[in-house]
Amino acid sequence: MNLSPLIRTFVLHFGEMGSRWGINRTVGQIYALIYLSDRPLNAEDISEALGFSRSNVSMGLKELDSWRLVRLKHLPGDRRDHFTAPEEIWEIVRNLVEERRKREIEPTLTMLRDILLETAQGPQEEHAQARMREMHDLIEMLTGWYQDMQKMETTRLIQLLKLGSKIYKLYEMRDKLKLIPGGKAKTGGK
Amino acid sequence: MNLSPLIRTFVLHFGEMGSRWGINRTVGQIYALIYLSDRPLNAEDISEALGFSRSNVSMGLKELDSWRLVRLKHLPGDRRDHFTAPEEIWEIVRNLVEERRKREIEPTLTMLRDILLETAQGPQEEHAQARMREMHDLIEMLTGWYQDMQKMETTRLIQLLKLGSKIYKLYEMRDKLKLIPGGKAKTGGK
DNA sequence: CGTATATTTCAGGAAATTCTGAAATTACGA
DNA sequence: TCGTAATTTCAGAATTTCCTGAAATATACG
Repeated sequence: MNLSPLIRTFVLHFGEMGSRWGINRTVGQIYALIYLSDRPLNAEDISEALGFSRSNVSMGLKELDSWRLVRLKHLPGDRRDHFTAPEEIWEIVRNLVEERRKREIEPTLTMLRDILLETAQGPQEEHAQARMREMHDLIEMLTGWYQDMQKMETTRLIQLLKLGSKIYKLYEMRDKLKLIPGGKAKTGGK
Repeated sequence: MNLSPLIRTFVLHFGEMGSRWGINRTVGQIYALIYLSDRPLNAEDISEALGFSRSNVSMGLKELDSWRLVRLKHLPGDRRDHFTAPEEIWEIVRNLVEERRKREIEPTLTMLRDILLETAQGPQEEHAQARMREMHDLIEMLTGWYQDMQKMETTRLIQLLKLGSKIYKLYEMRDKLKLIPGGKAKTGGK
């Protein structure tokens, strides 16, 4: 791996982290390299820089593409595929979270809903179902919130994030003021 | 695996999901079983219910304990260790996120900070460093927000989540009203 | 078309991880 | 302190995942 120490450290760390998040080391490293690069990279570049076989890089890129983490680009006068990561880091976050939601959260919700339709046989199953309902409702609340946030402009999102829990002070005002421009905010049940 | 179909489905799904999140299948299943159970389980119960070796269960429980996902309990007149999952699902979420932060996010921030102290050699490294700074700042913003939320009472947290992006309407009022009970909310750069 | 170049597929080997059973250790009560 | 039951450790087997090179396929250009 013939990279400057700075870049190498990041790439290796990212590979390590990837494997803790269910992404394999190679794919993590490929992504890290593309993310840092100041120009689009082709498979040959990557294969050479990281010392992986050309076919491994190909599979890795395919996976990254399926996660919408890289973007295919064609340079004029060069017929090889070149890859970049989105410029805007928030776009990366949004894509990543969205893909995970689709692949992991949604199937889980479906499974939970299906089970909750069944009739419990005895007290054991009743308890189990109650626990599953808790989990279902929690996930639904979190994804509902997330999807609401996903709709917002990035700049607004950032403002809210920076405000943090101070937002709660504003929320407390609501009852005192009894007026919200644009409509009433529901606080009751889901 | 001698479990009712309801429970079995959940346990298997959870094992599968676990492995996509860097937790191994066995550990995921053990956790799922404990989570659903209406009574504390000992290692023997688990080993029998899931068909894993006793030692495998022991290792799994140890890992779950290190994640603070299970709680050791002693039943009177029984010297075996019994395990439960926290009653309150929000406690589970909080523990899990907190552990991941400590194990994965903090080391990443440290690595990024270290690299950002180095002096870039040439334009390639400059670009790479700029990218790393973006990532560093993003992660810091998100964890800052998260830690702020972590401090809040669960009931308040839920209220905020349910409000979703409607909170933004309240935020917009701020400027119009020019008063926030309890202090001024900072909006400027971090 | 034909050719050269780029990409993908995939079977099988390599590597990493998970799991087990036996042995060691620990914990507790008598 | 001893005996028993529970738990943990750990070397190696089993399994899974990953990676490679060779072959097949695709693509652009003349």
